[in-house]
Amino acid sequence: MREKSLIAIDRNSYEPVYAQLVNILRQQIGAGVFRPGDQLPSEAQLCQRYEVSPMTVRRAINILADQDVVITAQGRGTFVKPLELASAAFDLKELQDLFSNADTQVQILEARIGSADERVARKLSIPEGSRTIYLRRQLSWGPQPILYHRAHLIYDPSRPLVESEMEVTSLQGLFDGQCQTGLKKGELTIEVTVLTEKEAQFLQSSAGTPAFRIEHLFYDFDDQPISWGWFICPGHRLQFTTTVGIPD
Amino acid sequence: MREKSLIAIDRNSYEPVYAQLVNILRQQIGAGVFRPGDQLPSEAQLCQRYEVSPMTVRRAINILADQDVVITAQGRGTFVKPLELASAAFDLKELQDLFSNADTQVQILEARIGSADERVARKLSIPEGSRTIYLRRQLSWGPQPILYHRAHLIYDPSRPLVESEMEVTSLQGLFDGQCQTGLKKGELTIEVTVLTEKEAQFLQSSAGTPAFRIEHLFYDFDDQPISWGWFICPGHRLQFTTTVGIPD
DNA sequence: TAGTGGTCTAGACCACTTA
DNA sequence: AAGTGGTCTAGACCACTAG
Repeated sequence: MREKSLIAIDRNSYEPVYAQLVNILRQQIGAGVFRPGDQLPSEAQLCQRYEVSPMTVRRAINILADQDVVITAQGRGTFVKPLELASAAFDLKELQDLFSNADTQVQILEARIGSADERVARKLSIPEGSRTIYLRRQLSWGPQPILYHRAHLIYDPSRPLVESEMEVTSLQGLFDGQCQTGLKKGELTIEVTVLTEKEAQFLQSSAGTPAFRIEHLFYDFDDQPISWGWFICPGHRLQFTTTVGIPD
Repeated sequence: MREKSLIAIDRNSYEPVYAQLVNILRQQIGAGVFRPGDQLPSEAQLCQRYEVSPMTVRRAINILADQDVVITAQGRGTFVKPLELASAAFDLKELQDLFSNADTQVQILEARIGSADERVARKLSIPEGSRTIYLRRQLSWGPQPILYHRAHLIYDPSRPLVESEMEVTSLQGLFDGQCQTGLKKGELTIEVTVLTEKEAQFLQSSAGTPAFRIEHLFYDFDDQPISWGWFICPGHRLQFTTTVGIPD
């Protein structure tokens, strides 16, 4: 009996069987053997053809489904998913790369205790006039400032988090998750804006320059807002890229 | 023998066992029972405590690991992952919502055959002077234009894709994956810019307004670039949001 | 050496779709 | 009724880490 394909699972490979199967199917879809909308062989057929157990086939297909490469429909089959622009996702790894660069340094421009105005009080769910810490930081690449950060933190001496947030290094820790442990979740928004006069001054740029504005609101494990602020980064220093569909 | 927790798996629930276990562990992590950096009970312990098989525990933990909630280390254990800003990802669902809205309509402003200049030829990997289709479209919400799209397509009568790309509806199909089937992958970039005079005119806005610029380059299944273009959207009409850490 | 996660099996039973 | 994917079992063996 002839196999349809010469490709087979290498039982001696360091690459797990399920991963090999993911790659085989991915490659076939990428090569156009299976086109968007086409039905993949059933799990039982894949078990036979590649001589693996149902659970292993299952695992491979689940991974492809997670990656939006295929879509499964109970009782009908597994189908190749067409490229979907809306599923494109941009992450902040590009920003993290700035921090891991040896030439970048974080600098605190201002750190003072103040009281919450109406806007800050609303964002942090605290009474107006409560004590807060106002923080301004700047991230530079050599002599060139590239990121400007402002944040309002709840001032509560009983919470050690505040101290650690003020550490110069904590800004990096926020990105790579190395330092802090007191944050439960954060809500992020990315917007476009143009630099104000003041922002332009700090970033050694000119007012009216287009820039990303990344707003953040962090919560602790009691679901209390604890830190509200935003990053400003001129657009010509930053862009986010991603791929959608079947990458090589 | 006393159980540490009263929470148990409901075998009669419509919710699968592995999903229940994901939620239980998620909830405990969110409530601070396990803090970032803490080690989770071992898989064997979880099997005992919740009376499920190893594979089911495994599945639940894999899901949490996929979601960046925990991190597993062979030979050491499973640990709660601290919040990591860099893992935040913004998707284009907000844009898709524009299309699914009944009040939005797509309008072709221009569609003509031209020849590729140096820049277009380079992007599409074709000889300078090759025939291309230049397309300008506009997406409006009622009387209000909100998105301006320009694209250069390779003109090749033997490829039916071109026709379908010109369909008014295909712009929506691009986002939700309903229409097209000939695209293998797309490379996307998101940048900030300010509206030019001409763009401002089409978008009934003023020059200098900050805007998102989403550039796209699509490839067919022969890995040939097939379409290069970009969307312009004034910033005050669009923002991208996401959550990082343990959402509620 | 003991404990951990990582992989894999060879089925079972169920829910769903289509004819 | 036949075929599909969805869930789950009760182990097995392996690779890795730590004391």
